[in-house]
Amino acid sequence: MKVATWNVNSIRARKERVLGWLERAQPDVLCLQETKVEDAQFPRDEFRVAGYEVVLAGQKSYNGVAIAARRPLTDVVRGLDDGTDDPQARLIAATIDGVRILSAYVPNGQAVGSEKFSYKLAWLGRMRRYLDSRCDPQQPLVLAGDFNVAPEAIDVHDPRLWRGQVLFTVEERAALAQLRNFGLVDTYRRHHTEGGRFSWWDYRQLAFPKNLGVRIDHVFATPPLAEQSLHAEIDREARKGENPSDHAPVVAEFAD
DNA sequence: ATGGTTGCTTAGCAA
Repeated sequence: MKVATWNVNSIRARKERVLGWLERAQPDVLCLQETKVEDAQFPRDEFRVAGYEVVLAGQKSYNGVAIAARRPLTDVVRGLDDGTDDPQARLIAATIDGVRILSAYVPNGQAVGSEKFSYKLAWLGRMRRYLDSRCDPQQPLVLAGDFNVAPEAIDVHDPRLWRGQVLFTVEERAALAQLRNFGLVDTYRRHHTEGGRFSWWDYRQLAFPKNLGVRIDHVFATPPLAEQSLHAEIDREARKGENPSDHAPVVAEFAD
């Protein structure tokens, strides 16, 4: 099973590019983030023609997550569903071929010390409790998405510059580590030890051609599935050319 | 130096 995650920064702005990428990359599952559209406006039919069914948790203008898959999606659960009154569409889960798949869009956090930053840290805690209460680390599960956290110094282009900045603070990395303590393996790191491999580059200041990026999009898997991972890659090519998302897709393949 | 780019929605916010 080939599982991909991609923050597309609006599915309507990125539709042709995403469909073209599906055609070339042929993943079995694509977790999408920042679709920025209500479910009724999602281009569901075009995905179907391309061979993918979709399940959606969208909202107007902001956020929005989805899972596209070539095989049936069952047991769909939307949101963290933890009793808080939270309208932000940031999580969707479904089971595909016996694997629980979660597509997550972790809050950006905006600025250290801001309300949005507190919300981000709290959201990561809520995500951990979600896993504890609904999921089993001994079962095959993928948690993929835009986590808006670079785990290590080698995951930012300049650790000195990024020190204390949003996406790389000690607090955010600790919250992500706590989430991963549920029992999640970083499939990309399982296959790559080198630094300087990024999944997001700012649109501004020629950040992409200069490779001034950060690795914040991840495909995490529980140990029984991670042991089956054959390779994991960041598709840097998909960030090139006209009208790209500011994120590149991350892909992991697991033995069946 | 607080810049710069993109998307949604239409001037200002979010990323």
